[in-house]
Amino acid sequence: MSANLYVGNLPWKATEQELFDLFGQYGEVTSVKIITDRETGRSRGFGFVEMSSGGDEALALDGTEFGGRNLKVNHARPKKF
DNA sequence: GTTGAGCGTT
Repeated sequence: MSANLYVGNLPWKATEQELFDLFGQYGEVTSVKIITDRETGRSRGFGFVEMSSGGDEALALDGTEFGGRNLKVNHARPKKF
């Protein structure tokens, strides 16, 4: 069982371990992926968090302040059809 | 050394 979460509105200073600790409070985080520009290597300001449990609980992080910005948490769109 | 709505590199 797993839940893929989309997290946006991230500050440029935010890292994967920051999200891992944040989402880790709501459930078991299996993977954290912050999307960075593959061409420039800079942070795009959004990422994805995969959780094996507490995924729905982590949705409470949506609208919460993180790093000075309001966090956006939602179900990730299907990567594969 | 920059930017700010969004849905990822396998």
